[in-house]
Amino acid sequence: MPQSTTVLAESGRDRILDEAAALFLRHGYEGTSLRQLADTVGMKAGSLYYHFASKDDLLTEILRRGIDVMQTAFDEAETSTGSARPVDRIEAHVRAHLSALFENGPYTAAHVMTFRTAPESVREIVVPLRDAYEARWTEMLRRLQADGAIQPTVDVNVIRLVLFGAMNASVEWFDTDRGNLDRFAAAITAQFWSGVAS
Amino acid sequence: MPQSTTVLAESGRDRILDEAAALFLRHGYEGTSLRQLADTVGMKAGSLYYHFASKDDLLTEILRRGIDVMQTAFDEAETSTGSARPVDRIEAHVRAHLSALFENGPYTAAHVMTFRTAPESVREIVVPLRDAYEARWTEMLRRLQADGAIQPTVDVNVIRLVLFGAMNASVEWFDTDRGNLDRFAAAITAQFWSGVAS
DNA sequence: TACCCTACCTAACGTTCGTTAGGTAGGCAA
DNA sequence: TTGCCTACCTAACGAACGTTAGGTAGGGTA
Repeated sequence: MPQSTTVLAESGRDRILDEAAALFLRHGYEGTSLRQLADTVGMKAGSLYYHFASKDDLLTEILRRGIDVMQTAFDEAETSTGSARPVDRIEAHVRAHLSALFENGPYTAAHVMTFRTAPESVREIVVPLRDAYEARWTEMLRRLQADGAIQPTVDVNVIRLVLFGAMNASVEWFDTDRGNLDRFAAAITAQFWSGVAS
Repeated sequence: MPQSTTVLAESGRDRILDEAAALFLRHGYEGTSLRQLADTVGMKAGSLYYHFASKDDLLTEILRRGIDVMQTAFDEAETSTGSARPVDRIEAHVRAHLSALFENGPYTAAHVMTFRTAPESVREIVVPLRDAYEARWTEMLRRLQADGAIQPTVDVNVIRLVLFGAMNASVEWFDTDRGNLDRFAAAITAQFWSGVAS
């Protein structure tokens, strides 16, 4: 059994990815140096190259994992609320996206915050994966609109992007130690579905 | 009259700030080098120090201008719709914030996109200015809630942050060449005020 | 016991970074 | 005409950057 390689918590490659995602989230990709990352995980900068071919490669894997986490969360919300009321389906998916952002490691949060300024060569690789995730949301909303649950006049792509913007930006201010994610998901969904007017 | 100093468009300090804000927006603060900026404005990197004490100083001024633009936009919306219907007041302020983001230079867009990863010493200077702007929104929404126009159950700070997230994130995807800002402001306001449900 | 592979290390490479010191052309004022 | 001020320039500094080559300890396998 592997005893010395994984004594406490994780080590090696996954540990590096975890800390890197957290650092990229806080200081940005270009604002984080490999020596800073190496210090955090307790090794030397050159040693990182045993696990990754380049800094861009490291970022690519983080962005990829961020999408994987979102997709998995979407899967679970889909299977558990496939035939629920429209507003409940939305809430489940909102809750799932927030779970990806806050409850499943720093990958999704790092993704939504660093993707925009990532090097073009990295973005090229990740864009199709992002598109696939966004397409699932668009398709869900499109069907709800076709079924008459969503107003026929609204642009499904616009309301999705507005909703995404609201959820993703919460990484900047929502504190899981002070707020409750279930209640937050309910609040966001209520605002999305019914608005704030009395 | 100053002829040779401002022949075509702007030059000097304002030109530098304009181009820097645009570069920071695209590649991030740490992702933009002073040589890259100097190339863009047609001078040498060292010459930038005639106008700015440091790169951080340049960023500080850009973030400051970003808030100034927002405040000015808020002022105009306030004086022109002080006694209008609640939903129209909101729409005017949404339109004003979008105007700050898209129609008054790159400062506000650069602000909302680079503030999070800015050096701590820079953030410290800018935070009070941000707070002042956000307080005006909070106060406006709080009054609308006190007047019964907004549901008494919602948290005014949460709906403000959700709305801000949605508006600010649009910098990432909204294209002023393809979309109309008036219509976009109306759509965002309708979604905020009444929701998307049929 | 001998060997090998994993997971690092040391030490350095060349490049780029923000920044600075000192120089200079050209317009303006006296 | 002289002198000054503005707005740059050239050239370089030391530090930090991503990256690489070669070495090594230590557990696992034969």
